[in-house]
Parts: sequence; structure tokens; C-alpha cells
Amino acid sequence: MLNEASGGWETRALRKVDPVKHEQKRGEIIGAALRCFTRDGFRGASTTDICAEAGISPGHLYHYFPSKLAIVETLIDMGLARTALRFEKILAATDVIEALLADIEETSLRFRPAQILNLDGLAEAARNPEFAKVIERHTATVRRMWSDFLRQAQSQGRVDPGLDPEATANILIALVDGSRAMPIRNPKLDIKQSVAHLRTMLERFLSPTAVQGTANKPRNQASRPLKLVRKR
Amino acid sequence: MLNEASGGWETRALRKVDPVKHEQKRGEIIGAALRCFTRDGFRGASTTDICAEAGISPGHLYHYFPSKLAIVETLIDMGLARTALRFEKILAATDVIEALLADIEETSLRFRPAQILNLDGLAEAARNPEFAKVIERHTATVRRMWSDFLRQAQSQGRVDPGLDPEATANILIALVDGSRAMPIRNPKLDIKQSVAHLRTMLERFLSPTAVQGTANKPRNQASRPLKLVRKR
DNA sequence: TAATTGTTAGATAGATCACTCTAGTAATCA
DNA sequence: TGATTACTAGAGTGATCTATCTAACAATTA
Repeated sequence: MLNEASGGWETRALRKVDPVKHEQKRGEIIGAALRCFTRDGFRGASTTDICAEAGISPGHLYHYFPSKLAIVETLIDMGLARTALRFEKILAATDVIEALLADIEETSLRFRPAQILNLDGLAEAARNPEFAKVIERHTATVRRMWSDFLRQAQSQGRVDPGLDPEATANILIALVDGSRAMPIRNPKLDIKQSVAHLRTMLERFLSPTAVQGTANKPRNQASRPLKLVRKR
Repeated sequence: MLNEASGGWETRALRKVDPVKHEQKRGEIIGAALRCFTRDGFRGASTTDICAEAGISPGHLYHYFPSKLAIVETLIDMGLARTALRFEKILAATDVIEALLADIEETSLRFRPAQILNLDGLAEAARNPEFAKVIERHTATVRRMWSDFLRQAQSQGRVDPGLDPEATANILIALVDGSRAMPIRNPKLDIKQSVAHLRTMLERFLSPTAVQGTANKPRNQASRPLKLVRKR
């Protein structure tokens, strides 16, 4: 309504939105959405499901989020941020390999329902070019973190200098991805044993290889002698 | 219509279904469904999409398949059979490691759209207990193939006898899974370099370790000395 | 040829989806 | 207190999904 005295819009009784309560409510909805998406997938869970899980009406939902896609994107952003934080903590540890193994044991080898969304995210990225860019950027960040660490460890003689840091980082990332599938493929997985073997593999892979390939004891082995992968 | 003379159903002019043409038509529909599911996922692709892709009507589709789920299941069965065949061929090769790497290079590290369905399958298995059993059984078969090979290679001194065959098989399977995500996470992936590093990792991991851990040259290394994972 | 059945099309039913609209209620401030 | 606006509910809309139904056409055999 026009206020003729001021010549502009009447601005009395402006009610401000409480940002704390607003964010809290958004958080509740996000939590409900996470449970629904974990249970049924991004496409399988409907806005009706999310409303039921959050105990609200559709109108209420759309008061806080403009669309279902916006909810998904918020959730993805949170997930990627959490993952980046995880790797940051791993790389800040005293023994990085042990920290990585502890993380794999905790979040990948044990069946964590919310981890399913990573599989959904990868599948979605393979289809949606826009979303692929987000994943690629995120992966590039994590890869950079790993390769920086590897370079440093190489200069300290703790990692084989013959390994390319970027390529090695890719493999470590793939290892985390692959570990995520293990408890799905085998729910009776012996986690401790898996971690132990992963440790063996990583230590043998990454350790400086002054001796390897020039063993002073002849090997009873069919495959060709071990070769280092040389940096260009 | 009842035939009163014979006392049973009239059975004149019985037209037999041609099993060859029938199977061929089913194959065409399956092919169209594969393209649609690859493009949009099991939930994202509709029966209408499949009909359009196959150039048929809905009535026609449901003449050959009782439901959309039946199409999905057929496709999954074919995919699992193909995967089992792949591993069979790998394990029959002269140099198994090289055959595995060639397979990873060909079907996982290169971006193959149809491979996306493996991710969908894993995600689905994590949600649908019935489908999970299919995946678990299939994985168990592949794991058995690997562990049998590993045991044989151990007895021939070509693989470290300190490794548990089942646990090692799990890791190899996870490696294939993880490799599938690499080209999605990084489309500019240097495939040759990735294969080379995977080769290095596998050779160092699997090779008999008579020398490892008892290096005659002191190591400038922070982590604990290498330990073999002992079989119980 | 006539009867029978396989093959195919296409309209459409019934359910569900993401989302909107209207409206009632509660909180805030002049 | 009264005006204004945030918060919330719930019916409802158009689109779309899986699946069905009717019926035309084609192939096969008595």
C-alpha cells in the first residue's frame, strides 16, 4: 500500500527473519532429506517423503527450499566439504598412512548408509556434465592435497621418488572409492584383515625401493623383474 | 471354445512362436533399454523412453517383458555374466597381472558409458536386500576365482605366501571398482601412467618378499618396518 | 480358405511426482 | 494495539510414470 505522506511504500512493522531459527529449520529439513535420499536415492525419494520424514507440509518445505534440486545441491556441497575436511585431517596426522587406513576402516569398510550417496554422486556425475564439473573440481583439490604431501614425503626420503605424485594420488583416491564398495559386495568382510592387507599394499607400494628389483637373492618368480615407474 | 466331439478344447491351427525371432526381438529391446538406462539410470529412464529408443509401442514392450523390473533384472544378469566371463579370461591368461591391467585399462580407466550401470548396481544393492544377495553371490564367485588363483601362485612361489588369498582377492576386486571411478573423477586421466603405477603397486604388493623388511641398507623412513600379514 | 494365435499400435487408466495457491496463525514493531 | 510479514498447513494442478486394454494386422496350420 502506498503511503502518501512519505511518497513511498509503507514500512511500518517490518518483521525481521531470525537467521538462527531459519538455518536451524533448514538443517532439520536437510537431515530428513539425507535420511530419505540415503534410503531411496535422489530420484527415488520424493518431496512427499521428505515432508513426511521432517513432519512438515509441502508448502512448508518450499518455504525453505526453492526446489528439490536445491536440497540435493545443498546436501552435495555439505558432503564434499566434509570429505575435504576428512582428507585434510588425514594429511595433518603424524603417520599419514595410518590415518588414511583408520579413516577407510571407519567410514568405508564399515557399512555406513550415508556413504551410499557417494556412489549416487559418482553415477550422477557420469551423466550430468554440470555436476561432473563439481566432482572434478573437488577431486582435483583432494588430489592436489595428496600430491603435495607425496612430494614432500619424497623429498624426505619416506616415499619412493620414482613414483609420480599425481598418478599416485589418483590411485589413493581410487583406493578409497573401491573400499567403499567392499562392505556392499561382502557384508561379512573381515575389516581388520582388510585394513592389514591395505597397509601392506600401501607400504610396499610407497616405500623407497632401494633394494627392490635388485634382490641379492634369486627369485622363483615368473613375472618380469620389478621396474620403477620413472618420473619424466 | 469347447469341441463337443473331442470333449476338450479345439486345438486346430495352433500357431507356434518362433523362439529365434522372439529372442532377437527381446535382444533389441534389451539393447534399447541398456542405452536408456546408461543415459538416465534405472529410475531416470521411463518405459516410454525405452519404447521410443526401440521404436515400438508400450503394448509391444509389455508383450515381451512383464514389467520394467524384469527388463532391469535381465540386464543385470547379462552384466554380471559378462563380468564373470571377463575375470575368467583374465585368470586364464599367461600373465594374469598384465591381463588384469589390460582389462582395467580397456573397460575401467577409459570412460565407457555402460560401466556407469555398475555404480548404479552397487548403489541399488546397498538399498535393496534382495538385489544385494545377487551381488554378494556374484562377488563371492569372482573372489573364489581370484583366491584359487592366488593360492596356486603362492604354491608356485610367484605370490607372497604371507598374504591371505581371500583378503587379497577382496582388494583386487576393490581396485577394479575404484578404477571405474577414476575417469569420472578426472576425465583428463593419463591412462598409460595410471596403468603403469597400478602395475608397480600390484607387483610390489604381491611379489614374494624374501628381501622386504630385512633390507640390508638402513631406510630413512618414519613408518615402522614392513611387516608381512600372516596367515592364520 | 478359415480359424487361430502371435505381433503390434495406441489410447488411456490410475498412481505418483514436483510444485503452487490460498489461507490461517504467530511473531514483530510502530 | 494494529499493521505487517514470517511461518505453516493442506488441497489441488498439470505432468509423467508404469501398466492395461482393445483392437487391427500378420503368420501359421487344419
